[in-house]
Amino acid sequence: MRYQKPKGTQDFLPGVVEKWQYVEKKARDWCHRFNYKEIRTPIFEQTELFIRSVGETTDVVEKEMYTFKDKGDRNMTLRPEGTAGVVRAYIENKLYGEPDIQKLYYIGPKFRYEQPQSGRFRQFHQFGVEVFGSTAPSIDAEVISLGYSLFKDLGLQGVKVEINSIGNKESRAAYRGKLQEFLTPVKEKLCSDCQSRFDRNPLRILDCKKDQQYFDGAPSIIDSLDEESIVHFEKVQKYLSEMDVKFEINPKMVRGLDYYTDTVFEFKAEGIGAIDTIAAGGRYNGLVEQIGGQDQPGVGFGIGLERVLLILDHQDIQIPEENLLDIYLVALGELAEEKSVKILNELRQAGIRAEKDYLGKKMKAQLKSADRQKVKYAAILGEDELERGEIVLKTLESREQSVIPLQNFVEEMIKKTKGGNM
RNA sequence: GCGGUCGUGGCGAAGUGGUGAACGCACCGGAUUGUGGCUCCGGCAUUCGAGGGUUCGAUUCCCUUCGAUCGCCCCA
Repeated sequence: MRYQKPKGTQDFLPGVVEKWQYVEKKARDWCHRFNYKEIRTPIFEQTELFIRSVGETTDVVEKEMYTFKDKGDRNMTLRPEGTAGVVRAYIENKLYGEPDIQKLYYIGPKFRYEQPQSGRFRQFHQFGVEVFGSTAPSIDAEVISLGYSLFKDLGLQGVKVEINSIGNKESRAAYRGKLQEFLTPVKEKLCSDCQSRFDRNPLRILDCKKDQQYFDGAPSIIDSLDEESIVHFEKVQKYLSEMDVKFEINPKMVRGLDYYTDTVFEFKAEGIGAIDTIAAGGRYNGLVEQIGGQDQPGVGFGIGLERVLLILDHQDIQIPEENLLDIYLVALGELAEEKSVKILNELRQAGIRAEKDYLGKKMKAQLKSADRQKVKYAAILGEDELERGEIVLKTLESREQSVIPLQNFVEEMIKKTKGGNM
């Protein structure tokens, strides 16, 4: 085997690609119901964009980016997440000048240089939404409910929504200080991971699986929120309840990207391995300005499609399978073969999905091939039929067959296929 | 970046320091000079992820490397 796909990437072959199309279609349908419009942005951007938005000291930026110099010596990076590029496009195309708020969605590949494991790849795919221009809590709730609706529609069982509010930059910095103060007496007892987190990312310590016994009485981030954030968070909860979105508040939840403010949330599913977050997002009120636009609030999420597909398989959820072929043309002999090219084209032009043999197989093998492709009809055209100006139409399942005048054949097939399964 | 397990035909899967690498499925052909799903018969890996080493000889032992898989960190 000479070449193999790059580590952590996947080939999506016929047979599984249909599942992707199914999920993507559902995602699009829900977006359109919620009045979200698709946006497509480049797969790579200036490296600086990600550093500025995602955060200089985040793991994503520090060690997971696919960064390269192009031939013009520009520093570029394959996008590791979706928000930065959309925000950039929002600013560059002056979408803030539109009279209404911007409700956008995207579907596409993302890249992170990480060690692959269950549900994690170097090239992975996300469906996500971003909303610009409103601080209304109803938008936070709408975004969450959009994701919730999609997961329910896909039939996923046991998906949990966890929400939290991390306030604005100031209250978060204050909380960080309070937390470090609280943890200082027990710092030496914490596990090595937590000790290294102490300065880098103390908020995450509370999430540690080993050190929970030291956290009794720890300050909660909720208590550090200012009045505005509290009201916002409460309204988000109220709206979620009114929309029947089942959620839990997880005051320990911290997100890995620096740009979040106020509402953050995750969708989790059990039983798909160590990595159980299938979607995550939140509000990012300072980000647009930080990247050089005018001050506009934003909120959005990203759904990890590999992980959704993983659950679909795990929960044995079947996607509806549709027949992709209407008729298989069996041609026997040189003349019939020549005629079949013309007929095949006529069928296809008439909107009928038609196929023939290209390997010079015998009739038996051609029928076998037709059978394998789960096609409903086979039409047999041999030298005899050709001479008589006829063609044999066979229904594969019932094995019944009838003789049809060749000149009526296409018309007959239009009747049969359009009437039957459209 | 670190750790566990693994790497034999299209797929699944045995196996051994030494003449032709089981078996099952799939596929191809024949039995059936023009009718598929059953049955029977036949065919289908000059090769055991790649590179190097030990050896008279390695798919089997050793090293390196690449990849898969699961986990840690982190994350969708």
